[in-house]
Amino acid sequence: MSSQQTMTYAWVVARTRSRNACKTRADLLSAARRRFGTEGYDRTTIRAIAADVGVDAALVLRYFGSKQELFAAAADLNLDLPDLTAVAPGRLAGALLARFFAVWEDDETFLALLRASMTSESVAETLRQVFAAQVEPTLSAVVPDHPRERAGLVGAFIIGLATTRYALAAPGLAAMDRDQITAWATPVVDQLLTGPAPPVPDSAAVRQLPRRRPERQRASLLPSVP
Amino acid sequence: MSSQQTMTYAWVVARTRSRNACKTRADLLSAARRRFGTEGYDRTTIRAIAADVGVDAALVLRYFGSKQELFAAAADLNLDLPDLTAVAPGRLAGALLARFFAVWEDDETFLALLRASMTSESVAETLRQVFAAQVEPTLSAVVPDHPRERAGLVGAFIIGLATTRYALAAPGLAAMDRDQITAWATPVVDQLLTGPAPPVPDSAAVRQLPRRRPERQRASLLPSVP
DNA sequence: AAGACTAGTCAACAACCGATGACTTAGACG
DNA sequence: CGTCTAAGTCATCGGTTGTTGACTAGTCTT
Repeated sequence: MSSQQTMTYAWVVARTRSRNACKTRADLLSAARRRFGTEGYDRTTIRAIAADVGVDAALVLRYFGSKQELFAAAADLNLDLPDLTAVAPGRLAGALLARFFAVWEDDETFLALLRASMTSESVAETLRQVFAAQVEPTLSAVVPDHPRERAGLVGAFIIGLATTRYALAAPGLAAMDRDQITAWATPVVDQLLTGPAPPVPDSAAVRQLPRRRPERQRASLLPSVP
Repeated sequence: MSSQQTMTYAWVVARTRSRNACKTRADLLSAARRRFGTEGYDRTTIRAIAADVGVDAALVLRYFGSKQELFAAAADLNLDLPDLTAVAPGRLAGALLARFFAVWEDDETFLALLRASMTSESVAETLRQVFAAQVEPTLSAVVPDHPRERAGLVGAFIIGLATTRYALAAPGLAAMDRDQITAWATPVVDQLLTGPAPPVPDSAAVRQLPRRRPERQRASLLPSVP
């Protein structure tokens, strides 16, 4: 793969700033974020991260203890959302989206967390805590009612944008630039934050009437030729 | 893990419907969907799938050739979206959301595809083709303008709902039921589908004037392919 | 009932990965 | 210059996984 590049890089660096533990540690964290962000948790190997920086794999474990601890150190996410109570009501969505674009594109911390959360329950829990500790309070402060529902929907939309654009690289979203996406997403976020709540019963009162039919048995009993 | 349970299951079944290749194959596909959908591609092992059904791991490879081919067979997704041109304009979002909820909850095909697409470029390509072949045409047929943008945004919202509710199990979305989520999501989808397009320049014509800051040379990787 | 076909099993290989502990060497200090 | 500490390396282990080929045993046909 890129063994030659890695070797050269390691050689140059080795002569340039050899034996600098602090820098090496920071480089390892950066390389780990890049690997975890692009390949996910399982496909990322300690050996690959070490090779990116040009050190031995054993050193990585010596610094961070284990792969999980390395990931926890690399995926420590701080959204640093603005205080929306100090923002003009008409610019709520714009401020939010601008901050999220920065989080997404500054480094690969968010992407690493997002990718890993799809296959690891513990990482998913980490992401849920990020949401509960940073997103929910920020949004609840500027919302007229139903804070849990509104925050959840806005969070889903934000996660959807990130997933579709950065992880999935779907052509629709990947082809648009920041300003276009912001323009389209702003009214959506505005509506979810401050628009009227939908006329829906919160309990199971009306959930009885138009129940759908069996929805066709998708048991897939017809395999193709073996 | 559940070796005893599995053994018992295999024993009972072995006496009940032994040597039924068609049924065994279907069971393997079902177990594969469940495993891939809950644990992702990498954490799912051939041995675990085989143990779920109660057969030897070698048989799985004998039927499907390789792990990748097994996944391809298990994650063959057909959204079966309704023809929206035959739906009353006021019920577009409702019809769409109802169908997507069915896709999400009927079986784990979609979840398997979604989880695996986060860490596999080839699976991501598969999901992009599903979108391009099934979602985009369906939405473009009922949209007044900007079909690519509107379809992309609706797709992002849909993916966000699925990710947040089923893969991430975020408390906000997981606590709401189908009808509540549908009620909140309907105006959003309606607005994205048929609402007014935002006043934004489509090309690089006006993108010059209010140029932001130097953008922090963190070139990053937007749509990259490893 | 005998053979043939095929569903299913068994054992093992080769590769890879995370982790461990002993070893080596660079560089600061006296 | 010698030494000591920390940075970094090396060899290796134990475990897992995908994959393979040879083998066993039901079931159907004639």
